[in-house]
Formats: sequence, C-alpha cells, structure tokens
Amino acid sequence: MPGLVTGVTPREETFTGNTISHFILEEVEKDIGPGGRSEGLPVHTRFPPEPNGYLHIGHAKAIIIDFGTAELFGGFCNLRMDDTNPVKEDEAFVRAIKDDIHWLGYDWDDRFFHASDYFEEIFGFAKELIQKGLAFVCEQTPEEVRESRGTLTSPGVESPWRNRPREESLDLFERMRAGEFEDGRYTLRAKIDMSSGNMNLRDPVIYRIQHARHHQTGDQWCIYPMYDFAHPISDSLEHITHSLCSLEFEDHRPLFDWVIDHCSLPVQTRQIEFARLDINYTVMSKRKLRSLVEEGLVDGWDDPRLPTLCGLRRRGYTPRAIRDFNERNGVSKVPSMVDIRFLEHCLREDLNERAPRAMAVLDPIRLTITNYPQDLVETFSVDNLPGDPSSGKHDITFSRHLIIERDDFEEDPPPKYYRLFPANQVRLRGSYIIHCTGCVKDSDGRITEVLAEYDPETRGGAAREGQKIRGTIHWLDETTAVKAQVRLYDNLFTVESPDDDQRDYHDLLNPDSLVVIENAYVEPWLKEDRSHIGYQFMRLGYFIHDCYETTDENLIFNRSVKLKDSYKPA
RNA sequence: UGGGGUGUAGCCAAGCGGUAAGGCACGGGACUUUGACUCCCGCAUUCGCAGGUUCAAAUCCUGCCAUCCCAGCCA
Repeated sequence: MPGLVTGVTPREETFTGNTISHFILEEVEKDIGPGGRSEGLPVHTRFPPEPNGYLHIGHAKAIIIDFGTAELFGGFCNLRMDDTNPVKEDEAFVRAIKDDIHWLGYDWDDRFFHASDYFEEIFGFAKELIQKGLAFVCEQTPEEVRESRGTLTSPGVESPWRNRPREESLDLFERMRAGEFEDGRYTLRAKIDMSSGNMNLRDPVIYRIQHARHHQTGDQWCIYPMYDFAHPISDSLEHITHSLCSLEFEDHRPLFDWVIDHCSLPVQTRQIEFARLDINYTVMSKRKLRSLVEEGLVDGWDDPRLPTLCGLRRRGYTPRAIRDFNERNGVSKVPSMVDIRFLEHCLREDLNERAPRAMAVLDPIRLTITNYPQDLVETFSVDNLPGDPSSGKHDITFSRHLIIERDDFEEDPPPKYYRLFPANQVRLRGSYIIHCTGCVKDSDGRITEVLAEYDPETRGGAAREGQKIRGTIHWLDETTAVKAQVRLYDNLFTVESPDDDQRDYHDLLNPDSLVVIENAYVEPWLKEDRSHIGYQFMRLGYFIHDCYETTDENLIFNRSVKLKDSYKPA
C-alpha cells in the first residue's frame, strides 16, 4: 500500500543538492577545531522527542538540523525518547515517531535510546550532588515552592530544608526511591541561587515522586528526574557533543551547564538554540493539534490538512520537498513565521520534475465532436512526462463524446479568455484541434453540452502550418473515463496566525479547507497505476491516491497542491 | 533599575569595517500541445531609532525603542 510505512526513504528520494550554511554549523566547526570544546571528537547530535504525540513539520526542522548536522560532519545522530514523565507518555507514539523520521530519510542505526535507560545513572548523579552539598531533599508543598520562588522581579526565599545535613538528604532520597512516601511529599532540589534573575536557577526541582507505571521501566521507579536534570546527563552519557534545541530553552542553558559541570560526566555537551519553525494559516502546538483531532474538526492525526508529518505524507508531500523547504529557510535565532506558499512552492518544484501527468475533470460537462464518427475510438500514446520518453507512456482514447471542465467553456467569454467559446479554436491536449460551434441548454438555460468540430489534419494536437492555437484544454473520453472522488484541500485556517488571534479558534477555521468532489473523472490507467509521489492532473494541480481509502474500484485522490495560475479575468 | 533572546523588503534570509546576495510573494514581458514549467525585467539610496568612532558603518561604541521567552513537582 503506497503511503504506508515502508522503511527509510532512500537517499536519492530525498537528495536536494542544497548548500547548507548557518550559525550552528559555524559553531560546531569551531568546537571540533583546534582548541575547541569538542576538539578531536566526532560530531554527535541527537533528536530527543517526548513520546506523547505525533511529529509535525516543526519537528522536521529539528530532525533535519540534528541529523543533517551530524551527516555534514560525518558524525552521528542518536534517536532518544525523552521519557521522564510517565504520566504523559506512551509507547504507542514511539512507532509513529520512528516511522516519520524514516520517512524523512534519516536513520539512527543501532543508536535508539530512552532517557529512561539512564534512570539508574541519573539517580547516581543526584546522589553525587547531594554528597557535594549541591542538592537537598525538600519538604515544601508545591504551593510553598511557588510562593518562595519569588517573582520575575523579586528574588526568592530559600527553603527551610536547604541546609539539611547531606546524610539526611541522602537517606530521604533513598527512601523516596524505595517508595516510602506518597506523591509530592518530597522533592530533590538543586542548590543553586534563589536570588538569580534566571528562574531556572532558583533551586530547581530535579526529582519528584510519582507513583506511576512507566512504559519502559514499569514499576521499577516511583521517582522520576526532571527534564533539566535528565537531559544534560543523557546527552553527555551518549557522548553528544552538540545538543541542539529551540529558543525557549535558552535560559535553561545555565542549568544545563551547571549539571554538566557538577556531575562526573564524560563529555562537555554544548547546547545551542535555534528558532523553531512556524508557518502561517496553520497551528503547530501539540495542544491545538490534539484538540482539532479530539473534537473531530479534522479526520485524525493524519488528516491531510494538518501539518503533522503523517498528514503531509497523506496529502502528498514528499520528504524531498520538506527537506528542501527547511534547508532553504535556513536556521537562525529570529522568531519567524514562514509563508505556507513557500512550502507549496517547494512541493511543486519537486513534483513538477517527476510526477507523471494525467488528465482529470473535476466539474464535468459533455463535449460532443459533431463531425467525429459515431463509433470510432482512437488511441493516442502520450509521455508520462511530456518531452521525456524515458518517463514511460500511457494510452488515452478519443471518441465522439468527451468530458471537459465546465469552466473551460464560456458562451460569452470575458476579454482574454482563450479557452472554448463559440467560433473559437482550442487544442484538446494530445488529440485534435477543434473549433466550437455552440452549446445545448436545458429548459432552465443551463448549459448541458458543448458542441464542436474537429480538424482531422491536427491529429496528435499538432497545429497546421502557420496556425496559432492559444488555448489547450484537458479532456477525457466519455467511454473510458473513470469516476473518482477527489478531495480538495486548502488552508485549515482563514487567518495567518490563529495562535495570536483573540477570537476562538473554532471561528477561524476555513469552512472550505476540505471540498469533496464526488463525481470527478480520471484517466482509466489510474485504476491500476500507483505513483508513490502522485500525479499532476494537468492544469489543475498535483494529486495522489489516498493511501488508506482508495481501491481499484473506488478511486480517491487527495489534492496535494494547486498548480500556479496566472489567469485573472479582466 | 529581574534574567535571557531578537530586530536587514509583504515573508524567510545572506552579510562578520570597503559601499545591501539569494529564495518566496508580487508586477510586467517572452516562450509554451498544461494560463503550468522555463526564461528575461522590475521590486530596500538603506539595514528598529538617535548619537558617536572611522577616509569608509547593516557591520564597532553609547543610549533609546519594539518584540519574544521565563515564576510546572511539563518537555
């Protein structure tokens, strides 16, 4: 089944040829050079998703930076599940996360890890801190912690337990692990600086009691380390030289460094932050995506309107287009909002080069060639990619009754309209040049049929000597066309940044984000053919078989992206 | 007198003391058996603002302004 998971997308499918250069690469270069902090070490990065949701295109940026940087320097990139909070996470997401990364064309070989693999070590480093007098077991309630932390502009107050004897903290910490206390009774806190301007340094909690079953470690633990403690340790234990993450972790870096400095760790991992990807007319937050799915406003996590990787895949986006998009966007620290039209451009650019061409009619009207023999059926062979015989060929049939697009005919055309209208000539792509002789209407005045005559001299669509044909339209043979359902997708939201909008986001949803066309028609070879990158339906856009619902008998196509269209009625 | 970031075109983004790359979008034209593609042309006398240093400043200095992130026992 196309579109379903099939392993790592091969290199040639994702190759972009872009030259990549940005500030992170420059920093890494310095770090591994003479006198650098990672001198002599192989560049080693990691992609650390929390297994609590599906990956979206924002994660793709991180993946491309993490794996891409390692690749550029001939190093390694690990995949690590950041699973330090058992109540929020689930093994079920792991499979999907791996599939999406593989689909993007990256692989981690045997370097798949969990932060939970290091729980024992992390516990040990916590004890080291206690022994060094750099951590203590605190008995403050969550409310007390909050109150004594101070505010952004005023310093906090030290916990009364801050100077508890090390032996006492050590004993309590061991008993926390042993399960002697209920959730929330104690925490382990780093002893740093309650008056720091950086809230992260005001004696942060680094361990909490949580009697919850962990999807990896089961009931082995009832205390779990916090991200700020577990992350630098996991990185260093994996010999990660560069821990690349998004901007909101910038003020966690002093804490990251503190942990690296005070625990006996093997590698001085360096954290470097970059701006996360944001795209207009959509939402990227896990919370918003989840609510769209759970409220049934979209059709699951892989709804083609969503920016999730599984959604984009189903929509017909290619890994190459997504990589190209990210590489061309660049990496910086400027909080940015990228125009979705650039994403679409990258997809078109990829598909234009390799998507087979076919004809489809979305809004059909009959075209009768009045001077064409009643029972004749001709067959034309056309290139899958016009002008590129190596792309293969497929047959199309021609007969007296054809199907064309309703808006390719105008009884009374506006200026500069050069499709079909009475007395005008037009080419039916790949077959004949015809001239329009009129149309038939029903009693309501609605056009039911367009009439034309063909020129037998123009077989194949070639114009006569000196003849200029301005318009070429797509068509199907009524006798062979196959009915299909076509799903037209558009932006999910009507405003550029649903996130900054005051209004309820339900009111910002685009009512036309999905338009289902039940009786479209396509060429018959699409019943059997399954291009994994989809097709260009000429003059309409790029479309792909819906990977889950299409069958040989019941064709369903998703529109990946429209073709550009410079036609603007005067 | 909190801390940490960021300001170059409508949107991304190069630039690293020598006189504003590139892409998207947009406008115009050529070509065209897809109003697609391709190809031309146009699109910042100016880099958040104000001073200063310099022969020379988007790049260095000072001040100001705007904007984003941080007060989970989330990541």
